[in-house]
Amino acid sequence: MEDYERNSNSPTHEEDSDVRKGPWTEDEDAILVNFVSIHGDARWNHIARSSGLKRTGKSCRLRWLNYLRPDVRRGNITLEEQFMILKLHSLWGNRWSKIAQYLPGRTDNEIKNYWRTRVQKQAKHLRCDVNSNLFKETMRNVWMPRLVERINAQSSPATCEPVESMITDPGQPIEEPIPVEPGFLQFNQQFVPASELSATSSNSPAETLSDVQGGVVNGSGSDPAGQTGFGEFNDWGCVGGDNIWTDEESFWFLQDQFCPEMTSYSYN
DNA sequence: AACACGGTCAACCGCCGGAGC
DNA sequence: AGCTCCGGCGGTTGACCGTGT
Repeated sequence: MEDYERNSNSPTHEEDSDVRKGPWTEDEDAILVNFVSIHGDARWNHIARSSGLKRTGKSCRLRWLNYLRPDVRRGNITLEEQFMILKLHSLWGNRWSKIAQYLPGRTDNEIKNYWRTRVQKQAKHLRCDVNSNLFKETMRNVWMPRLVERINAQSSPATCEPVESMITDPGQPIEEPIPVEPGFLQFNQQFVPASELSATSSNSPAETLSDVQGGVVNGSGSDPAGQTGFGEFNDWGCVGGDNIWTDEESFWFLQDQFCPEMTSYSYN
C-alpha cells in the first residue's frame, strides 16, 4: 500500500514518518497488550504516546478491540450468530457496534465484514438491492426460517430452545429493550404464513423498521402471496418483475450460496 | 507452473457527538 | 456559546489467500 511504503520506508515526510501505519508487528502487539494490561483500555491517545508505539490512539484502540482483546472470538460465524445478525440488522440497519453488543466476542468490524461479503453478495446474485423489499422478504421469509430450522435441528428435539431466547443472552447486559418485530417471533418452531405475518406486522413493524432504515422496508405490498415457510413459497419476482425464481431454483440457490454446509435437507 | 479472479479480513479514513475548558 | 480534543462509528480500501483455468 502506498501509505505503508511511504511511512515505513521513506521518511521524506517527517510528520508521516512519526506515525506507523499498516499491519501490526508481534512486537507492537506485545507492547500494546502489556500497556493495556497495566493502564486499562481507555485514553488511547495517552496509551499511544506513553507506550512508545508510533501509532495513533485510534489505531491502538482498533487493534485492541478487533484483535488483541482477550475475549475476542475468531473463526466461523455460527448459525445462531448468522440468525442474530440478520435479525438485528433487520431491526437496526447498519448499526454494527450495536449489533455486536449482542454477539459476545464478535467485533463490529467482523459483523460488518460478514454482512458485506456474505449477505450483500446474495443480494447481488439476486440482482436486487440489499435494501429492496424482495431482499428483505427473502431474508425474513426464507433465510431466517431456514436458519431457525437448522439451529433447532442441531439441538435435541426434546430440548429445543426457542431461538428468540438467543436474543437475550443472560450473560450479556441488555441496556435497552430490543424492538421486536412481531412477525419474526413467530418463526420459532413453526412457520407462519407470510400473509399472516404481513397482517400482524403491517403496523408496528414498519414503524420500527422505518425508524432505523428510513422506511425502506415499509410499503411491502409485495409480500409473496401464500408463503408458508421454506419450500412452499411461490414465484419470486424482483423489483420490476424481470427475474422470476421458481421454488426449486430458489432452494438450490439459497442452499449453495447461503448455507453451503447444508447437506441433509431435501426439497419437497 | 503461472496467471486471473473472487473472497476474506485487518486497517485506515472521515465524520460525528460528547466532554472539558 | 464556541473551541478543541478524543473516542466511537460506519464506510472503504487493499493485501493476502484459496481456487479455478
